Amino acid sequence: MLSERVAGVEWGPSVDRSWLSELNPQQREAATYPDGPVLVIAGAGSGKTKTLACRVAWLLQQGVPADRILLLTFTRRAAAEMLDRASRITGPGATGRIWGGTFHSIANRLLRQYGRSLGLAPEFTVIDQGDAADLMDLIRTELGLTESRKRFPQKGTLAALYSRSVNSRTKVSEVARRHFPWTEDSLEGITQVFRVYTERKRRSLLLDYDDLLLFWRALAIAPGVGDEVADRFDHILVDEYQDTNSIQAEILQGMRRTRPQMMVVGDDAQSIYSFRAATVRNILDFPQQFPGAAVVKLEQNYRSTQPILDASNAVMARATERYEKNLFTLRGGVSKPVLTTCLDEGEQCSAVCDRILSKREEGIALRDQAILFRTGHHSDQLEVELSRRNIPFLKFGGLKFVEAAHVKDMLALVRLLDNPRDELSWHRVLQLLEGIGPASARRIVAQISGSAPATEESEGEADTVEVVDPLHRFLSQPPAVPAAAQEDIASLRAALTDCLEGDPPVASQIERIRRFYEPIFRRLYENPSVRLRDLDSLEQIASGCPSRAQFLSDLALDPPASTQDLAGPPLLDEDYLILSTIHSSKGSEWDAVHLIHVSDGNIPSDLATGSEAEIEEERRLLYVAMTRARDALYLYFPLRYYNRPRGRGDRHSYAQLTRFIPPEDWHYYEREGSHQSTPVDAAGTGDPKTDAAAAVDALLGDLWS
DNA sequence: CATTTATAAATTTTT
DNA sequence: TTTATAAATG
Repeated sequence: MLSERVAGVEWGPSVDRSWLSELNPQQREAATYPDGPVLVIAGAGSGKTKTLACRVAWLLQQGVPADRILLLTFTRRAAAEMLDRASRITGPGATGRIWGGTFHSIANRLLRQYGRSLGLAPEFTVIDQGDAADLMDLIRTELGLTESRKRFPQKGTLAALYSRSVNSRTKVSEVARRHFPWTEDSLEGITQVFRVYTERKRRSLLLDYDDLLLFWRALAIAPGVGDEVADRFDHILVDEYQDTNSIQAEILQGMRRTRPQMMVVGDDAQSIYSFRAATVRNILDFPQQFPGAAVVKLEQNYRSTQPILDASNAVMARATERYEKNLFTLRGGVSKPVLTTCLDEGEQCSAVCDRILSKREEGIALRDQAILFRTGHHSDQLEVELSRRNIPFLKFGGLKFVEAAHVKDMLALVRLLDNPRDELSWHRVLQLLEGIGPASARRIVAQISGSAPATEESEGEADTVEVVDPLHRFLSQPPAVPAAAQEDIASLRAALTDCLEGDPPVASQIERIRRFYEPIFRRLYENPSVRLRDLDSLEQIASGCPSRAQFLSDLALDPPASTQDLAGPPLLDEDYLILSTIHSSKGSEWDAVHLIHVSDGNIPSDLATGSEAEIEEERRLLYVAMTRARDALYLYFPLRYYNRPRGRGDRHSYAQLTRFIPPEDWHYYEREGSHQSTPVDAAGTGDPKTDAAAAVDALLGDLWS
């Protein structure tokens, strides 16, 4: 008899299940769990991706139709990787119709299809947090809040406050008090801005990231259509559950109100997104929120050597609150992680580069090594050094190309064609024209969007106030503009007309828009050559998109994650090093990991030491970084920081090793570098004067830090 | 009055 | 390198 019972499931003789034997018992239990709901607690390196990929393959082999499986991940890249692994088991093509992506991108997809039943027009435009901030800024000036004598919070702060309040479903005043205390004086103005902001979004057919979740939640709990949407999926799988927020948990509850088939996977020790209102409670409360839920724990680490795991576990052992878990590995290994003390950042740069090159000599390719850091700019100086030494690299996290002003300009132009009611884009585009600033832009927008007295009573159509769309009004009734702007506005109108007539392909619309934009671009920016490449990339991306709407949604929801910032010529098959923020490194692993700036003030970040909870999150961040390493882990720590950024000034301050690695834990590491004993008082730089000064300054620093 | 130009200041992590 | 505010210009 060839068929056999595996975790309660009958297997036919024709199905190849050899791949299942590669899983350990817990992984197999998770991958073949009959229905759900089930929570998988997956420690770092415990084969979480493999398990999820196997579950997908298993479901397909069970006969679940691909388009009835929903796989929610943290990034689109993660979804693609998982589906790729699944298709290696099931054969190519089988995973193609699976719904895979982030909560936000799936929301976008569902709302285009079902949004109408919620009163949401399907041609809405998705705006990112930067756009949201810009819109709030616009409203802030309109309301005259900039002229008040008290300083009003910056637009970025406003957007962060708003988003956190929405996602945690907490009152603005409460969020302000706890996380943005300096804004408390302006609360009245802030709530006013938020009120107008929501009105304006609706009127302009804009959805921000938070709206995508809120509307999906509304869709999932709606009486009629909610059933239809929930019934679309036989199985729902969620990765990185520790980094979801309460709205996302409610979405899942709505989506699973009649069916139990759901699996969520996460690790509370790797929760690092509470600034986005993610909450560990989702994991802890899962059994209550989804009655009858089973819990499976994956505790065997397949990634790291024992010494690396020991050091990482020591960091987490000092956490105030954690979910008990016994992570173990069968991988031996004798080399401890190395903790290198450097005199200053320059020495850190050369230490890292030297080590990377010597690892490469040992046979560890650049692509199997990574440099990780807390914030995007921590790698600035290192990037210069890498380029100087001709070490090619690819950087993840930090500034993205969609955030560059010239890219935003181009996108605003495209958006107008797609959604003429998008006031934010109108403002941006109009101010590109010579002689038009905020005031003229506002006047023109009012005129063409119909809120001006120009709106005749709209006869029959009682409930549609805007009969004529602003774009056509802009083209048919040219608004009065200052003399200086005449020429620019004429060329803008010509460009827009060309893009509308005959509905040409997306790429040629972009090309036409670029032809309009380039002269303005050259006038606006000093060194156009570097930025010009970005415009090329935009055209490149557009050429692969079937529609304008898709082009815009893709860029808003899944912006290119890395800078094209290769030190050498960007050859695809070339060996290159990975540079990444710790946040962006989530889910990845490398043979050798180099973690830089492991000092107090960087980890934990000075900006995150406000509350106990924030410090604990920084601790988990360090843990996540350390557990990315398979065979070798290097921590670097510069003693001295120059106060004046890249100035030649001598003023500097002294840092201490991160508080998460106290002296009692130093035995987990191999110590090396300029200072052999303690980071602050040792000799050995060959310059007694410097050392003495270092010791004195550090002593003083202790008194008031 | 609106816009442009000049000057000074600030800068987490991301869908 | 971007962004807020102040002074100068059209």
